[in-house]
Amino acid sequence: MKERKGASDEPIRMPITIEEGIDFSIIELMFFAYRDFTSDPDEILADYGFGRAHHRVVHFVNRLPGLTVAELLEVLQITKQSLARVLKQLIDTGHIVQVQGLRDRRQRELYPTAKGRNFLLMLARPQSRRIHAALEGESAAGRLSIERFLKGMVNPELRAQIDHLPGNMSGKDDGKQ
Amino acid sequence: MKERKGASDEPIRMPITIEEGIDFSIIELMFFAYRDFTSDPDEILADYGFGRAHHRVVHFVNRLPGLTVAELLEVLQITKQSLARVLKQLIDTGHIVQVQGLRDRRQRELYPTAKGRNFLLMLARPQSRRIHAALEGESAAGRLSIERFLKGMVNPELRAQIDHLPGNMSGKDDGKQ
DNA sequence: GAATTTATGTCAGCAGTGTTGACATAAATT
DNA sequence: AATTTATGTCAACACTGCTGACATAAATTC
Repeated sequence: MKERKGASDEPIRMPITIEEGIDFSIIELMFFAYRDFTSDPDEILADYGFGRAHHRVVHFVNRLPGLTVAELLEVLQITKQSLARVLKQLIDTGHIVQVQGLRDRRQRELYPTAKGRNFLLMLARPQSRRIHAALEGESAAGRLSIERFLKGMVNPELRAQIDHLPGNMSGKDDGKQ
Repeated sequence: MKERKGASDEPIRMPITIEEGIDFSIIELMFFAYRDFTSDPDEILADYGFGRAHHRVVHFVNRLPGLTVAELLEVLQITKQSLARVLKQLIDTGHIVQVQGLRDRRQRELYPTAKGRNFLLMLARPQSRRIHAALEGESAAGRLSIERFLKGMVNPELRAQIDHLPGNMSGKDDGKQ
């Protein structure tokens, strides 16, 4: 009763690599890339007493001005309560304003103020610098591959949503020549 | 006193697009891609009472068996206490074992058990499927562009760390022909 | 050999962001 | 008039990050 212990709690000393054809490299690259990608705005946000959730709200309100609360929940895929906290803070601090809907007066259309627009630019600038650096030297074809990949990682049902965001050169997912 | 209100809390109705050359498209693609990329394992983890942090620990212990607690903290860039909670649970549930270091008996080398290895495979399988789908139809050059991009998003100081992970075809970051 | 440093573990408390369920109001729809 | 819809709010909880403090054992230094 030394080797045979019944339970298989023996340490495995071999690294896992391409077991079953799994892309561990890309899995961890996604982790590292996203972590560092969000680290720049996170630092700025912390100075303002905000978090990553505030960035997302400011981002989409600037991208889709006039969207309603329900639409924002749909894009972010979070619950009403999760949004309520951060949205309230952004309204109280004058980054976002609510405008009663014209057709439907129950709706609250969300718009950025000048302050909210500038805030998003401050947050997005370091991310954009990082992206430019990562794309430096890439050919047009390479850039297309990268965008196609990122879009391919998104759940198919939601890709249409992405195509409807402004300035997206959309519909280019089916680059099957 | 209608247009001039002093405070600039007027709603801005224009979407932000390529303002100052900022890549809002890629910024939001990163958000959507990462969110959906993590959603598959998150669901599985929830069934086991675990969270995303457990996945990360199981991942790197399988990738770098025998790494010490300090090394794991270095890779994950979190604090001891953040790790302690999840690591304890993974040890208690028999996914990971600690082995006292040979050279330095203060060190705890971390190894996956068979259970821990199988658990990682279960978590990684749907992610790998998603990655394969997103890479489908990509040329070898396109795949290189994608990996180069993800690596380029990581803070330069940490890229060396990535190269030392197993099965990485590393050092290929400087593809300057 | 004694003092210090290092690797790890643990306790207590806090913050940010996600969750659920319940309930309230006003406006639109039936 | 009754119901549904869009929004807001309250309470409570989970996960994962953080800080600061303190304890132990082993290695290192003086």
